[in-house]
Amino acid sequence: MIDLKTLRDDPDAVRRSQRMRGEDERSVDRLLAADERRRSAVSRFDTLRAEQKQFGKQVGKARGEEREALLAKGKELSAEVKAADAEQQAAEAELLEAHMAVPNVVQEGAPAGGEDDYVVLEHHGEPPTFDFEPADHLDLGVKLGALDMERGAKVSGSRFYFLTGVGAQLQLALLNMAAAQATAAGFQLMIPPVLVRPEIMGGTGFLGAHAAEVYRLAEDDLYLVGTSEVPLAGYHADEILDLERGPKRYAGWSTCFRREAGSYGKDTRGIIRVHQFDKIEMFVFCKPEDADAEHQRLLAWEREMLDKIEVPYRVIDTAAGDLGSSAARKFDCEAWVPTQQAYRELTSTSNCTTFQARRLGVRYRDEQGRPQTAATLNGTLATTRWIVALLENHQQADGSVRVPEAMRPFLGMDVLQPR
RNA sequence: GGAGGCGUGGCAGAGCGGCCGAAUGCAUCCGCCUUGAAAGCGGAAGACCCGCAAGGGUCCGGGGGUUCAAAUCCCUCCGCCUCCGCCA
Repeated sequence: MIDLKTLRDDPDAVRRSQRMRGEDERSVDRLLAADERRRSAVSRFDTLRAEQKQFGKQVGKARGEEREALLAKGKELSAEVKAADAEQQAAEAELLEAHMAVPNVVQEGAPAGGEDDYVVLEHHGEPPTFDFEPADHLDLGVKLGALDMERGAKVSGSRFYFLTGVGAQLQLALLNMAAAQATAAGFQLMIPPVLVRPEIMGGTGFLGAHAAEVYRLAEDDLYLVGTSEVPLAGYHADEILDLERGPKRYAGWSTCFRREAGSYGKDTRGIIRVHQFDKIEMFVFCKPEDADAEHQRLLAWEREMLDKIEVPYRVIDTAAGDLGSSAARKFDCEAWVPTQQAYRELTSTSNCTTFQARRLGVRYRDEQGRPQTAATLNGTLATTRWIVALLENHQQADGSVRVPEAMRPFLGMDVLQPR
């Protein structure tokens, strides 16, 4: 939810943001109107209720006939208060709905437009050249005995897979390397629940436009998380944090579940786009004024990880329309995938400013000791998908795959050999 | 799955349907005392909303109800605890 005070002060800034996202500006005016309506409903109720409270005290003292008369009048007042209360609640519900409909205000500097309007900030490393026909990650994975898609489909359906033997070891090595880096950088490692309540899923913004992406267990009214961002964001819900000693940084290790509705036919081969994968996600709570600098730090940590697996990548500044409702700015790192002759997303870091924290009730105390809404940020440190870039970029003519230097201590192998 | 109990401020813990935003203790903060500290003494201190302010209102797990009036009575949901059963 955006800050209503800044909305009142500068509604045009929010309208501008909506234009950059390619979204309806009228939802801004609806929100302003709903805010106005609620405020007048609140003061009407407050006035009436004050009257009723005063009146109630008189009834308590009165005796006999006087008391009877007062009781009758009290009934009338009671009805009025009840009506005002109902009006206030209706106004509040309307406000909430209008509030939820407005996405975060896009940060200054982010490119306007949709999915294809990103700006490439930087290229890092050169795409490898092969003196043989490079195999794709699935062929490589099968030959290495690392990956079994067929049995994944047999057991669970399309977009499911088994990581087998060295494949499982590879994923563990990757995630362990990420966990080690995060821990060394001062993050607290977390293994969170992957089933969450509706209010947590909603509070993190995943039940809006992305609702169709989320698995729901109807029987228990729980949701399977698509990223540990969800439980980590919810971790401090309704708390007032002490951020005096700096940001609270968490690294969540979890399995992630995504329905991939509406992506039929896209990336059907291999493990690029799957219903279930593992990920280490950085998640930060900090003061709003520190959020930009923290965002740059998260990006730097992501790049440090990418350097460790020695793949070429580029960094893009995601366009406003592709940010998702919670983010004000988002940077993706995309690794080169040789057989696709394309860059594919391996990491994504978002600055959600106070948008997500406001909904979740995560606050901190400022210098004056006043509670203020915190800022939240997130970023990827490693996922199952990284295996794609790793296998393809480091493959050799005989079908073996060179293990990047930094990963060797975690994997205990220098090269993966076909079976 | 069955039976029972509990849910109050940072924590602990009181609270006859009106005088309760709520006793008390601990912790916190500010004074005094002290060379400094501890102890002791005095004081301050919740969150949210409306309002320029003065001020007003809401909040005793969530929601609903009874009543002129609810932390206090009723219903319901959620959470926690204990016992029994069942099973990783």
